[in-house]
Amino acid sequence: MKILIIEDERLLADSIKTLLESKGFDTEVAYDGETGKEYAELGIYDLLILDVMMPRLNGYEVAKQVREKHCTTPILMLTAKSSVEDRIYGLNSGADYYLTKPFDTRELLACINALLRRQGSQVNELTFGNTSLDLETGMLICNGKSIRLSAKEFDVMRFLLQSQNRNLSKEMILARVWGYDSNAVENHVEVYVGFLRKKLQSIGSNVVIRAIRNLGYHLEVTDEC
Amino acid sequence: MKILIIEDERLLADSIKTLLESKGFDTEVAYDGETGKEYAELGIYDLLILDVMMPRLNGYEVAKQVREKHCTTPILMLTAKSSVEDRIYGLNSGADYYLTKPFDTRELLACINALLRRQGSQVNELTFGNTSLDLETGMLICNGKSIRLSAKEFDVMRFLLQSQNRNLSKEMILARVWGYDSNAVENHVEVYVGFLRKKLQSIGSNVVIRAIRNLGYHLEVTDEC
DNA sequence: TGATTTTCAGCTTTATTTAAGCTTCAGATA
DNA sequence: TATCTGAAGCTTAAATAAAGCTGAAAATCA
Repeated sequence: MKILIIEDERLLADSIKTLLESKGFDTEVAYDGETGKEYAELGIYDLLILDVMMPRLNGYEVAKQVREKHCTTPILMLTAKSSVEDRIYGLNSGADYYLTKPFDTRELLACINALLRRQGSQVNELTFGNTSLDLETGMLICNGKSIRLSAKEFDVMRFLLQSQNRNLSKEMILARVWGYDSNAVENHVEVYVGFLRKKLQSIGSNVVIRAIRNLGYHLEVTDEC
Repeated sequence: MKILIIEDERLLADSIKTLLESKGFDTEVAYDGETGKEYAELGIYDLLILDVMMPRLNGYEVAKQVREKHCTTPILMLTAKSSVEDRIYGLNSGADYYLTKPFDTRELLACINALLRRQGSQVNELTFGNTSLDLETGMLICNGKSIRLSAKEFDVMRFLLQSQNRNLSKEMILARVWGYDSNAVENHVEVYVGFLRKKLQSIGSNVVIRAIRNLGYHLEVTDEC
């Protein structure tokens, strides 16, 4: 996570930088608005922390100009100006959050996390070997290649992935996917394992579904042939 | 833009609703946390306005539970609790902005706009592939050619465009376009998707509405004939 | 009235179930 | 050690069920 701090008070700027670096963020500082604007417009940051009162170009102007360049990096505006008018003006200039100085370190971190959370469009997926299952779309993915699973295939695959390399008996899979009171039989599981094996192979996965006689199935990574 | 207000003080809730509707937002209200949480989890809103102190389930819990369900709707937390600890707790529960009561109407609107800007609202046109929907006129446009959409067609198309290539279940589309309490059935969605497909084709769009069995619909750009 | 929305029945496509025959494996037998 | 045998697992194709699509008519709105 790359954060740009635009702040002319060197002491404050550097202490924020130290704080953020201690939390594992990759941080850069610009000590005036003009320079900050130029860095920001590179569009390479995940977050801008922007002071309002600065020489050469104030924070409101930086925010406006950055947004005009269609740069959508989240902006946390940080300032001593605390009137309602200032807050409204800041938000309307393109800021995403307005925090007034002096601020509590923990609050700053909470804001940053709230803003970054939005970016990291949490992809929801289960992974094993070189292959993963996207829980949103039901796609099975392996280096760029992907294939869609049907509802039942998806349920079986998810159960296997959730269990990683632990073994699942056919009874367990039946109970989980078809319901313990369904009248599905073990051959259903065998058929679906067959479907999944074909699909895994078709996308070049190194994951195999291994059958252990009388015990059931589990996933394994194969480096073979 | 569909906004859900979760607030137990009826007077306040209703006055926010009136304010937002005067600005052209489509607004719904839940008067307690439990109900609010259920509505919010439908995932059909563009923004949640959430009070903290409520009977049955407080705002922090609502935010947490909604986020646990992988619902990423922006949350504006609105409350009389103004200590730093409360703000931090709110943000860490999953809120995106923390505004303390009493608040200035203009500040509320500025926050809402800041949060919606992220969702890609400020615009008066939504685009996907070579096609765009003019939100002012309800016209669907593709290289010069254009065609008018009816109200329901427009609502469905806008929801799809806002979600870009994420998938929307028929239930979500029903709840968003017809309302969660309407007695519309899934075939309504199928019929309207049919209408939209015909109109997309008639203007030579490269956008298709793909159905994924059991998961719903999403947009895709097609390169072929 | 004309446009929009709802309803509905039948059609198409895709997923799931069923069933029969095949292969593999491990222990038994010679 | 070789081979036999029955159970477990695999494969395939056909039958069935479910989801999605469509066109036309009916109802509603403006």
